[in-house]
Amino acid sequence: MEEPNPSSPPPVVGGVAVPPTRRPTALVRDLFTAGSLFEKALQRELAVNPTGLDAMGHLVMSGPLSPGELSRRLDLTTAATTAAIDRLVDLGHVTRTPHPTDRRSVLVVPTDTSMARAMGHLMPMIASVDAVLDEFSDEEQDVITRYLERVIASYGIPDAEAIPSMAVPRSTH
Amino acid sequence: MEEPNPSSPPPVVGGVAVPPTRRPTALVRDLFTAGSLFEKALQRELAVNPTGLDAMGHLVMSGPLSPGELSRRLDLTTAATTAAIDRLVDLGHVTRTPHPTDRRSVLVVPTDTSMARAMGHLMPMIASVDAVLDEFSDEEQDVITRYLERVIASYGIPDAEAIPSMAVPRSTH
DNA sequence: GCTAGATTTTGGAGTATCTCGATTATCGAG
DNA sequence: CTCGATAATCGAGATACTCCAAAATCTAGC
Repeated sequence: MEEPNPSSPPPVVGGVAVPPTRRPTALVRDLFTAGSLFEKALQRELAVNPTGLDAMGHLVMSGPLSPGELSRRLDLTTAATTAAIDRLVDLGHVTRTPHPTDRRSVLVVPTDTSMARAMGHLMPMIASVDAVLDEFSDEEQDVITRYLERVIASYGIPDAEAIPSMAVPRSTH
Repeated sequence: MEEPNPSSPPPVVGGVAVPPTRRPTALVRDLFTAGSLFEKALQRELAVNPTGLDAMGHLVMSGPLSPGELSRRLDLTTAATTAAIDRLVDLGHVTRTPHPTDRRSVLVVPTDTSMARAMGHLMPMIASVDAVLDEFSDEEQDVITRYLERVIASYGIPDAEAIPSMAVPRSTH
């Protein structure tokens, strides 16, 4: 409707030929995109910015945390974390309570109503992803598991898993 | 090392019981996390913020774009887009050239050196994800494809695909 | 039991990036 | 050729970050 792009994108980028990839590889990217969009929608839903959603994710996963620990997990300065917590408090998503044993510190604890609200959006989505597995046999599920494990490993990122984007507490068994 | 968390996270969040999920479902989340970390690393590599990386992704996928089209794709105001382009120009990632037919407009075109630099990081990673498929038979690859398609669909997000996070131009066939 | 250094949170100043509103140049239809 | 629509940019204000410093409390060592 506007741009002068020749209808098909170039097969060569920056002087580098782009190798063809197979469909599952493309789908992995699409999956990532879909996840990003879902996350954005959740941010709007909770009226928080990416930092706020990230913080809520850690609190949901790990329970009450001190601002210091939160700043480490969010990779923010403690000053910025203070500000982020202030915003969450104003929204009613968390409260500050005194640390039981260290009077210098504080515990940031998510409120029940905000937790329930977040879960109300997360659970249907998680359940629907999990339900997809019902369409596959046990053997097929093994294939899927192996594939996902290998792809994650191929990212070569040590200790993915550390950064939840509003994860559900893993039923660690 | 610090927090008063009882060693295992609660199975109930915000008064809502968390249903157990199967391993592939957890892996889908881990995959998302790994992708997010990779993206962050790429941002550092190119010295850009999330907006800058997103913009580069669109330019790589679609070729030169006008600031207006870019602002629509990034979901930013045109003013913010102007600033973002300024930053990319300063970094040498793009240049502004006059639009061939509309003298009001401009084309933002990625530089070869920055494209090559980005590709130098993207391609190995894409290739390694694609290479994982070699470990699976054709039938198994079909299973993987079906699974990924179904999971993406279950996100219920119309037109994922629109938002590239530094995608490679799809060899549209 | 006290003191000195470390740790925890918060506040203030400065910077980066966004929105909103206005400005200028150009396009395209009548 | 004029006028409403469209394109990019600029300036002012808001938001969210960094860095640095301050105040309270903890903890080790004497």
